[in-house]
Amino acid sequence: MAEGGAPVTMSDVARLAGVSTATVSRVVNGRYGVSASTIAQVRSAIERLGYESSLVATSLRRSRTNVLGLVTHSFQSYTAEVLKGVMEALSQSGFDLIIYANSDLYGTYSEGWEQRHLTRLSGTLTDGCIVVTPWGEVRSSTPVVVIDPARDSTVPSVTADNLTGATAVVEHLLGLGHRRIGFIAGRSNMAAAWSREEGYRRALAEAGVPVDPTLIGRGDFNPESAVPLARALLDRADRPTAIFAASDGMALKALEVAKGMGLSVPGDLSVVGFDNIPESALAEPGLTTVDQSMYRLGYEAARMLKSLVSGEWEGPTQVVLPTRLVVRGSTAAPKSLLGP
Amino acid sequence: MAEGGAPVTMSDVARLAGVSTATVSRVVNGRYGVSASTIAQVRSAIERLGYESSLVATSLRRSRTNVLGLVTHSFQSYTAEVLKGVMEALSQSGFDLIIYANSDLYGTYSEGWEQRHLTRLSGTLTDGCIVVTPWGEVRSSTPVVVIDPARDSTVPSVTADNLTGATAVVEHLLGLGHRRIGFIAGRSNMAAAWSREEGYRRALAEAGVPVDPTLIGRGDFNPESAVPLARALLDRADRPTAIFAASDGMALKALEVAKGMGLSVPGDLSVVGFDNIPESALAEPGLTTVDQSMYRLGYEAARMLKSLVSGEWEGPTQVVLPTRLVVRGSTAAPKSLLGP
DNA sequence: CTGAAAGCGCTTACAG
DNA sequence: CTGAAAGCGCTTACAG
Repeated sequence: MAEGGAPVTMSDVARLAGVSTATVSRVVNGRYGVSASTIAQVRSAIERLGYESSLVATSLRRSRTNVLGLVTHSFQSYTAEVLKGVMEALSQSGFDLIIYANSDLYGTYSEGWEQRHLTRLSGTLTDGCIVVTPWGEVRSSTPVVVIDPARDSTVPSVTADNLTGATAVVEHLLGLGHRRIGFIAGRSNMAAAWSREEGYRRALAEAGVPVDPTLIGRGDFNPESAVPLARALLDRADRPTAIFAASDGMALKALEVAKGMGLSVPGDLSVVGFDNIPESALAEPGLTTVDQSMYRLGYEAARMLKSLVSGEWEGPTQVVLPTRLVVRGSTAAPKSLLGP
Repeated sequence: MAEGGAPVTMSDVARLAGVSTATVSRVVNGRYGVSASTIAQVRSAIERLGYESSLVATSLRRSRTNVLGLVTHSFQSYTAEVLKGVMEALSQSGFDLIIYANSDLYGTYSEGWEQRHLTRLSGTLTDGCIVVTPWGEVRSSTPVVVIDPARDSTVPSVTADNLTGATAVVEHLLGLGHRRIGFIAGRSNMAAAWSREEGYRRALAEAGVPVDPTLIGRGDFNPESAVPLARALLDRADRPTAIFAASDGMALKALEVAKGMGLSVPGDLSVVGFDNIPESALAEPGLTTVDQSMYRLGYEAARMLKSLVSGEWEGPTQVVLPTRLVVRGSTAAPKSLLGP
């Protein structure tokens, strides 16, 4: 029962039913103009052979497939949350979803990857695609919605209000009394990374705290990239009293590094992330972060794509969703304030 | 830059380069026997037009695609964890992954769904497929590995040691002093559901505690299905002092129901789940459960499928992975034992 | 109501 | 070294 030789094709059905493939196709697709008795014959042949039309052949021939695509380069918690939102939005919509994940580049960033796969899918398989955190601008012959676009991207997109979120983080830290706040930046070609850094800078500037460029580390959103950066910041004699990382993944690594160096969090160091992935709540101490509801990013992106494909989208195609500061145990007033 | 009209095809490239599509195909696929100058011409045409071969057309023509498929009916935490494992196993393997999710049935169970989509993919798109928690037995013309197979399934599969896990749960509860333990079962056609119930029965039997059939509710793994069942169990005058649900999703709902009825957990009622999804650790109180490492299920399934497709798998094709009891705050000795 | 034929975008023998 | 032709599994005008 496991392996069944060659797949059953429409020709097999046609032969068994004694009709042409054109007729089988008509029956399969419920077209008018087939006699009741022929329908019955074809149906029984289909049943007998366990025939299902090939997704590939069908989509090559048809213009509309009712399949939407999602292209991603990795599959971490972030993507998982996004997907839940996407599926919820597509529920009962008549659109199925195909997710294409490139295993060769798993977890690493490779320029142009998303464009390549987007094109390979858009040709005929999908009616439209969602692209998650692409490296650069994307183009396609079918509608696309980008989640977390590149800087200066002009395609339809959904993104969180990163500027406000990052500002809130720094204000929170300033409010606790921190003045030397390290920052671990994300991949700079992403709009999200830029906005988070900009929020950091603006909040400091508005509080009259000068920005110390040596307190800024250049990460790339890959958690591992934060390790040497955090270590460098914490090795300094004048180490910061707080570190704000542009993603939870990086913040969690910074937290690990701090612990490894014998620093207590939040006693010796406050740590803040961005994203609010599930792991943040589980960390010890819980990670203060900014919730950007990846679920909603996915939900809204899918909703927009659905309308775009159907040609009925109204309103702006660059959506910005609100963010929310989530204070947990990883932030507190710096020790120096508490006296010797 | 967003919408680019019709997709660029191989003919477009051929025309621009002044060669036949056969030659373009040779260049694209790095076949021998093309002159250096022709290669250069074709490459430049490809570059100029931004050509990418169509996944669909290529896979229709070729027998081997180097794409593996994964078919799932929903996209909850369970699936997300499985996927992380799958991607890790496929990393650097040369196989890409296509996930097919049917949005119309999202979250609900529909018989035969997985078979239909498995067949539609296997025709030509994928070299093999992983099917997650299918409703029944599956068959395919290409290799398949099932995660959490149906009862009596004979196809290659990966599943957790549900029997041992469930036994450990009940022994844990018995050890705390519980004697009236309610059980909320899963979808009975799944081997996992059957084993978990069997573990419940055996552990009770071995401890000499008679199984009370009225203490067993028939759920289907869908969290919502647990709500009326938990309510019924807790509404009784002789309500159980503990409830063991066959999945975390259902256990979490039971926990909610108990709280809603004014019962304290674990004071008035102990609750145990199965799976150890991330949400279990976040519940208040933390949910005692059985860890079945969905990540490893995915990892092992992908590893097996990879070998199966390459024709180099050795050893058994029905893999059972160990489980581990995780005790958290939702279980304690029943009040009655503590005296009035 | 039904079938023969063309064609979706590719790849692969087969000639030359 | 290169191209014309057949064909992967379907669908869709076009005839009849």
